[in-house]
Amino acid sequence: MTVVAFAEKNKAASQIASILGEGEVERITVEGLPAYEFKWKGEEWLVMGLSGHIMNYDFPEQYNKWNEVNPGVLLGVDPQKLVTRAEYAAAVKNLAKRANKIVLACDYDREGENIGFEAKTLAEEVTNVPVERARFSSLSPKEVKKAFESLIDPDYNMAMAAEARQILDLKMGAAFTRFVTLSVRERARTKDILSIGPCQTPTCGFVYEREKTIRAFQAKDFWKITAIFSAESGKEREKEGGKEGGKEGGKEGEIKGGDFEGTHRAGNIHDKEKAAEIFKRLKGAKEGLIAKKTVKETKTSPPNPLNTTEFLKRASKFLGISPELALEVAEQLYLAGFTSYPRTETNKYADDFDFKSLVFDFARQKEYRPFAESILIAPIVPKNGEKDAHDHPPIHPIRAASRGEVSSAVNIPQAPEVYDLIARHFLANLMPAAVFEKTHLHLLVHEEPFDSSGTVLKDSGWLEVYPFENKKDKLLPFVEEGQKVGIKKLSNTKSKTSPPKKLTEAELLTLMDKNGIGTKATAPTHIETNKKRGYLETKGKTISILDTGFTLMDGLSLTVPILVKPEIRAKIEALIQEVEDGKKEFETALDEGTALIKEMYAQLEANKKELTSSIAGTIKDEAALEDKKNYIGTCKVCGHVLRIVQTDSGRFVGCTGYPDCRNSYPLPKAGALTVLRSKECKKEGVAVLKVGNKYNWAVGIGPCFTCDLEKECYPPETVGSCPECDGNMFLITFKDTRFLGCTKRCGYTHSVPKTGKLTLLDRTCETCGWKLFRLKEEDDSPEKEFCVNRRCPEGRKYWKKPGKGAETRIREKASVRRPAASSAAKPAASSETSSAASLSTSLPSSPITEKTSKVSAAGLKKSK
DNA sequence: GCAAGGTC
Repeated sequence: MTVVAFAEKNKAASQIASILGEGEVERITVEGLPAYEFKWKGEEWLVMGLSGHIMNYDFPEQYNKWNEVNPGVLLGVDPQKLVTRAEYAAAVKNLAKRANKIVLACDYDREGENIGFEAKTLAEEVTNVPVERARFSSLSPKEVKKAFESLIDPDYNMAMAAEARQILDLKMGAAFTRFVTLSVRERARTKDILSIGPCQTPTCGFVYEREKTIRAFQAKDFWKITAIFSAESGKEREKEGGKEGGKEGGKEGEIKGGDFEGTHRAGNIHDKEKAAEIFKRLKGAKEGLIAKKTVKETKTSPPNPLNTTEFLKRASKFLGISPELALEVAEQLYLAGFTSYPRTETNKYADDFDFKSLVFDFARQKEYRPFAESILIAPIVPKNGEKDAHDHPPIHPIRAASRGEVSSAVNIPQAPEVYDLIARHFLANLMPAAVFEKTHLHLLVHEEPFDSSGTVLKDSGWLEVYPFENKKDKLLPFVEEGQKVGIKKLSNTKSKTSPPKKLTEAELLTLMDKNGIGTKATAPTHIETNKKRGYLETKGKTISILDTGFTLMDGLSLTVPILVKPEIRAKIEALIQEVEDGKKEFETALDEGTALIKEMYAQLEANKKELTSSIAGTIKDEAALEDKKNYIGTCKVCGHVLRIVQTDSGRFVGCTGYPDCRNSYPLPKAGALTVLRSKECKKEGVAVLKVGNKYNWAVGIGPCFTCDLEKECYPPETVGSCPECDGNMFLITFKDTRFLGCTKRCGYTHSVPKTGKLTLLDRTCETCGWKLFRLKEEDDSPEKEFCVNRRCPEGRKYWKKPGKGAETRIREKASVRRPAASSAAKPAASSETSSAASLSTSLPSSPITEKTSKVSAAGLKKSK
């Protein structure tokens, strides 16, 4: 007689084998996978571990062409269950052929039952031997032996409940995801998938709801009346000072016990007049009376043992580690033998848990020794929670280890701190409660009631080993009932109510857990899915919703509100629970579930336009925002994004809200465009662009040099006053020439050296008052500093001075461009050309290049 | 290419 058993995973299989085989186990290989052979109660046993689910549902091939199948059609199609891990399927069949009996020995939960049925289905393709079930809730020898001694029938209903979930999740996810994705793509170009699912969507919904309340929040003013009391007797204080507004009255050195703060019992007063009235009554008060003093001792118990959710929350809250990473680290710590299995719902230690030897182990580890020793001096009583899901023990350390040991064994930087959290949490579970003494004082000031309270930690208990919770003491000085205390300061402070805070990952996990979204192991995945889709993002410990996520949730909550709320999951869960309980046929549940999904789908379809246009708008906006090169700004008409649009016929500034919004602005036809982020147009231009290297263009206005405000937007660094009008001369630099122009555009221009690095100096010419220039040629000739003003005797010296420098270079440059003119070239700048005309008439295709180059060419000719 | 659930 040969019995073949299938466990959920290899680790469990080897554990079962070593328990039942009592050490006499042979590890064999079946289709390349490990299995275990041993004798038990006179029978041959073969145990193999699966790898969780080895099959998965999918739609038949012909339905997987997104563009050929209407997504709604999927709701009427039965998905097929296919093998996803072929090697496991082969091994199952291989072993089944040798079996006289098959035992399903997967985890004791719905998915475990279903995984067992996957093996059963495959086995039944090759054999018809009986299939039984071994049910154990932990891998302890006691439990495992008991389970294999008392085999029961596999639970068909339980397995089919999981089956129904799989089918309904897939139908809904696939149909909705394809529908939204494809509809949005009709309106916006995107490769992104906009997914929707019964877990991911409500998860995003929690963040959305919080964001909505934050956005809707309106701050309100409130007033708070506080007093700073001094435990010194009021009578003894010097009479001066100590009135409202609070000068320091008492003699600091003599005060016994010190100061403490009290708050008027009215708390946050929203009525300004009322606050002022109370404050008026307090006027002149110099002392308060301790009318009543109560002292209470309170105990704070250690936290419950860690189950997965609690662990993930604490890793996020205390260590700032994301749930996804925390689970990964815990998995690795588990595989390296430092901690127990990280996926558990149980927060209660088993009755026979061996605390003593584990704590002894910790007593040998320096960092934990004092805590372990304090635990060992008394009988160990663990703090326990109420959840016993019969799956795995709470997450706890398997052995004591130092940080160094952990970090050398597990190659994740966060591993030591995660281990430390688990170890400390475990020790905290075994330590006494922390004891606080809470004092409350009731004071009277001019008959007005004030409260003050403080806490003193009397016995730190478990807090000793648990530095993550920071319980700060607020100490009160020692006072007695009937005693009078001085008043150092009275204030009536105005504050504003603050908006709710963004959700933290820990809070989100709590919400998911409470609402039954996901399982212990999948909650981090759902958060991750939302991040991957661009719906959510985390910054440190807080989680916020991105525009795409917000618009999608907004659209969904208007069309299919239930989808954004946890109810959707709850409805499906209720259905499949009925299947598990045998109250509903599998087929009936499927039909009802599908009907529910169809109804939602119809609502989605009916509101397709409303739903998708806003999402498409957001997607376009985000893409436009990302495209920094073309991003212009926000459309004043509709609030969407303005960006440079390039078409076959030309280019312009357009709105992503098109066609609903037709706001647009023309652009010059030629020249490379650069959006200048740091400059703004003072004449209502939407943004300022640099065209080529030549001139600026204000979107909505036109070229800046035709604008009378240019000198205001781009106040040019002026050289000196214009000799023709009351304007100022400033340097105008084009790609191939430069000269001085007048800010008043009177038409007067003045030449400057055409080559070399020209710098305007702060120093001025003593004769004419123009600023001096410094010229650094590209060759090795020395720098020159000079006045450029031809109408100044100083300046004329420069222009008259013959030499190489600028002139030579002009010649060289000219020879490239105009060989004929090169031989006799004189400085191009020798004439006072009037080039203002070229500035104002060259639009919009920017023939400026041509005109200005003509200017220099003309200069060369003229000088010939 | 879609979901959620196992596990690695």
